[in-house]
Amino acid sequence: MPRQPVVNMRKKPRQARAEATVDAIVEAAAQILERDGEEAATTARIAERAGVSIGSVYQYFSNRDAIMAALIRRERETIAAAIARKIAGFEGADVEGIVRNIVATLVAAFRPRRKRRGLVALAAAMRGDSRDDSPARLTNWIGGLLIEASEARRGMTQSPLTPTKTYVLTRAVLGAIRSATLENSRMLDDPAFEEELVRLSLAYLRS
Amino acid sequence: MPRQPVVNMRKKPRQARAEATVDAIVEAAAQILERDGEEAATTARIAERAGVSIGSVYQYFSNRDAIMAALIRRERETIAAAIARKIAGFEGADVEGIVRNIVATLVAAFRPRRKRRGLVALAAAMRGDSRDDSPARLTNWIGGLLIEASEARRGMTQSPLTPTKTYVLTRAVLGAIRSATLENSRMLDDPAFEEELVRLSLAYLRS
Amino acid sequence: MPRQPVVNMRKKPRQARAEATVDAIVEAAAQILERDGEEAATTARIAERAGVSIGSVYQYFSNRDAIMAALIRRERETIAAAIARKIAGFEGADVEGIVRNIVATLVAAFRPRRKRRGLVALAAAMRGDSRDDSPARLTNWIGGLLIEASEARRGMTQSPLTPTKTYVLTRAVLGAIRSATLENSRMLDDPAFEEELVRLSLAYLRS
Amino acid sequence: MPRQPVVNMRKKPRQARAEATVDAIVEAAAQILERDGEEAATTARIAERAGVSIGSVYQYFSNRDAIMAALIRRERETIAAAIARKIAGFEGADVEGIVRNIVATLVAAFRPRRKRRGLVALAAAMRGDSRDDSPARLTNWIGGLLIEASEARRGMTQSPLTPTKTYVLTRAVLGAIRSATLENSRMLDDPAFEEELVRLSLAYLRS
DNA sequence: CATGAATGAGCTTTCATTCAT
DNA sequence: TATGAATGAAAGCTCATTCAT
Repeated sequence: MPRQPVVNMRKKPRQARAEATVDAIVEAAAQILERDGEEAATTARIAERAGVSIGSVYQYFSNRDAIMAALIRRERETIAAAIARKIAGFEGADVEGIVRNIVATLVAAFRPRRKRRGLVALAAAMRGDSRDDSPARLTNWIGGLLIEASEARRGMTQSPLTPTKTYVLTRAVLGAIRSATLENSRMLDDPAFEEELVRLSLAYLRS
Repeated sequence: MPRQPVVNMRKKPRQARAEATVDAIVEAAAQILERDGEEAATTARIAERAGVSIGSVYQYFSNRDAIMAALIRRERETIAAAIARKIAGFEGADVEGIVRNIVATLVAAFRPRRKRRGLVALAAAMRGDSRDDSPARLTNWIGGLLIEASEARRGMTQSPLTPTKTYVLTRAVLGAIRSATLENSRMLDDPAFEEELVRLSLAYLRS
Repeated sequence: MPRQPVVNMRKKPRQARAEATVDAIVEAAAQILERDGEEAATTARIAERAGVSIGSVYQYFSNRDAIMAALIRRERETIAAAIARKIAGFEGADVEGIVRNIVATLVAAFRPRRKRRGLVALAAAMRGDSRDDSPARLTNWIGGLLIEASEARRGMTQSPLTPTKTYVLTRAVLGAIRSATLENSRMLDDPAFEEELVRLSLAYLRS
Repeated sequence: MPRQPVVNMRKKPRQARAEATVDAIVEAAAQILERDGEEAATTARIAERAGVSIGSVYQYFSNRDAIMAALIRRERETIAAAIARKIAGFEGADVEGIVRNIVATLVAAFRPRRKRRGLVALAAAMRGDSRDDSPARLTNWIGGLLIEASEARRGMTQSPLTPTKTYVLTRAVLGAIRSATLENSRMLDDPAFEEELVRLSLAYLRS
């Protein structure tokens, strides 16, 4: 997934400390979102937790929403990077291997900071960012990986991977992970959960 | 799904007129949520659209949150009722029939007012109602139906339907439907989408 | 000058106390403007001096500017009303009589609360209200009176009263009064000042 | 009009470059005031348009107000200089000639950058600078010129030019010009407008 | 001297909620 | 009971000003 130019940032930091400030602000927003929910993430509290003045917040973010957007972008990029790193090893793997890897990577990506990631996902969904197809970008990218793999290894799947099939599979898997994340069940730590996701995916691909 | 005692409602409306007022308020909230998003659903606007004074709103709801809760409950009950109605005809059906019917009912339940239903689902998720396990209740109930059916017809599924399996299947299916609802894709109207959900479910159950 | 419908008022007061609140707010704004200048007229101070909460201010005025607009309108209407009242007695008077009366009325209108009136005039000028030709309305109306009078009594003036002439005369007279008001000189109380304005006007009309 | 020692200026710029910076700042303020109004003339925008850092602005001006003061002073001096230049040729002229020249000079002085000049005049009026009788200084100086001329040529005017008369005449003429400037009418370009001002002045002086 | 990151008092505005009528 | 005027805590945001680099 290509890095997007950071938008909505009032002023790109030219000095070193400025960059640290920006990071501190986003991290503070994440922590508050995680502990006390979105409503609690007021500009004042974010500034306070980040250890900077409100003025500084607005030096780098045009408004509260821009902070949330940055947070969502950051979280998404973290997950995408994790997957991208794994993908390198996929070369020549069969569909089962690829699926197993992707699922494992996704589950692993949501395991740490699970509440935060779940909330960020929700926040992303709530914004319904029309200017940015972001809520779907990560999922679409994963779907693309699957299609690519299945085409390389035609025969592994009974039928060709249509867009609808891909859509259903990716949303189903991520939907289950998201539920586990949000309902905070211990599912996410249970190897059986991951195993079932793999089974679901493979059974579907082979059907 | 048993009706829950209505909590947070200041006074049980005893007269028909009062009940109409309560309905008008909830419906007003739903319409505003649908058209202009959650932020726009202020008590003042709800009262105005409902055609009552703010004072009257507080006559029936202890606070803004109670309106949202009522809205979520109402929407959930509508869906549950639709499923319950269908379930009557399931007697003696095989697993495929049951799955097909449940999926069809779920998709059909989200089709009308899809934006509203998606938003309500999101709103429900965001509240993380700890006092109420509500976000999971409907899904759990559906899971129960499946388990019941598969036990009655042991042999139809390769392996017994463990809680984990049930969890994965129900969340996967509803996750995909929810994505379609929110991303507002026309998926929801595409028979192929529904068909794929059935295939996913059956392939998984038979695996 | 026809009364303009009160614009920018969020809610027209239906109860008696509401009207009192609106008046109190405008009067408070006027007092603060007078004592401490426009910058000091913050919404909070206005509310405080008016003896109401800020919330009440926003119940009736959509924003700070709307309060200023109301204040300007009110002050202008007060002056216009004073002139209109005098005008009734002008019937059949000669040009000198009319001029003397208009000048006297204008000076008298600015005498009380002179600082406030001057500041309000300035505030009006600063806004450069393009949607409303207001800064010019009062002056234009007075100009119209003059033209009417001079046409009724052709012969009294050497040359016909062209728009340019009217413009120059009205602005000159009001400009001098405004200067006296703002520079707070005691001119405004000096009968000689009024007399000179009359002389200026008549000399010009007869030239 | 004698140059006033520049007050509120943190350090007298001794080098050419510094003087250029000061000019750039004042000019930037003027441009923003002209284009977007006084509210838009923030220190940040002024610095940006001037092409210097905010820090540099504060190197030369003790505060925002000092910039505005400098702007007003500059504009006033420009006009005063224009008049002073003309005055040289007045030697021995009669009252009519002097009046005609002063009026022509004033109108000409406001013609270019009329919006800016009007706004600057307003800004000057709004500040009500009590420590500085500035809003009246230019006008008073012009009044002095008139008195001097009429005394030199006693007989040209019917009655001696009292302070009140002078006050009325100067404020009337400048008031009319200011109105034309602010209402942005094309009056200012109309030779008839200038002619009427001359007629007004002469008629009054001769009355 | 210049820079621009940081500051924070203070402004405007919103909105859930109360309560006299 | 219904109404809607009044409330005020609290939010988002601006901008003149300072000061370490």
